Amino acid sequence: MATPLLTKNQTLVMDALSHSEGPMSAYTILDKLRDHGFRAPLQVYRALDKLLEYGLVHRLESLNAFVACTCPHDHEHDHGVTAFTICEGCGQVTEFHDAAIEQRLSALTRAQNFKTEKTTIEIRGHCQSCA
Amino acid sequence: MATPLLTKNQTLVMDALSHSEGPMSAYTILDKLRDHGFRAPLQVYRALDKLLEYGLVHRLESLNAFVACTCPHDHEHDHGVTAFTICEGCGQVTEFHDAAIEQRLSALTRAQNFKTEKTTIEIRGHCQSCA
DNA sequence: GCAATTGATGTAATAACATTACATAACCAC
DNA sequence: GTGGTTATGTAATGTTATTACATCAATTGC
Ligand SMILES: [Zn+2]
Ligand SMILES: [Zn+2]
Ligand SMILES: [Zn+2]
Ligand SMILES: [Zn+2]
Repeated sequence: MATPLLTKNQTLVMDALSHSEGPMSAYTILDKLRDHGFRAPLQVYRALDKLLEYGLVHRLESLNAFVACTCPHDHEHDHGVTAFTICEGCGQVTEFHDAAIEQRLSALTRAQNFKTEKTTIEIRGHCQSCA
Repeated sequence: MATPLLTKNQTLVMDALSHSEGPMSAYTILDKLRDHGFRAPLQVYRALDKLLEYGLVHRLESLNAFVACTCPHDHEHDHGVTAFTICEGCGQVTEFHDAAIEQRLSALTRAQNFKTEKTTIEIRGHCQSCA
């Protein structure tokens, strides 16, 4: 599916995430958007749901936070497995993709007849600068 | 480090998790242990912190829940990378370990000079029975 | 045009998950 | 037994996410 045009709220949330240095929680996004008329968490969560669905945003499960996708591609096709390094020092998040990991996980899940719907890979630690 | 003897509260939480079919949230554990004198979330979170430290329990980030470790070994050495399949249908969680995944992730993080402290791999989907 | 449907939005209330702060008790070393 | 450390009890608060219900806008079918 091609990404549809974003609504006003979706655009506001997307812009907030795109211009952010690092990941933001839903409530942090809410605070950033109060000047633009946001009043309640649900406005953020609803926009995030769509942006996640379109593949424009990723959720970091270990942080309860969200980041804009940094893939070069146009989001018209599936991401496959997305992985992240997350620096505990500076908060920097780096998204990466690796076919070898994907194939290996696929082989392992196939072996237990498990049907994968979503894969989370998050690596917490320290980046080069913060080591 | 050898696993020290567990305190009363740690034992209660460990037993609750061990005897559970699937993962439990901290508040679910609290409810199960009210008859044994538990009154507040902190009693659960403190016990969980230690059990996580000892490697007897794992936290599932994508569920905000906890499971007893199912590794055969005696927990006297490091787990390495732990991965989970999580069935959305029946809640079944399967823990597994794979050297190939571990080595590949290690190579990828080394390439970005990232120092890994904790790796989360969680695969959501449907098990054979629930497919 | 106008009813019916669908998707998006606004608002309030509540639920679910986790931590801070402070006091007390148990344990161990000396 | 004094002092240091770890474990515990309790209350309050902070953070994250959802439910429920009303309203509004765009689209469709007639
Ligand atoms: Zn991406
Ligand atoms: Zn850093
Ligand atoms: Zn384990
Ligand atoms: Zn299942």
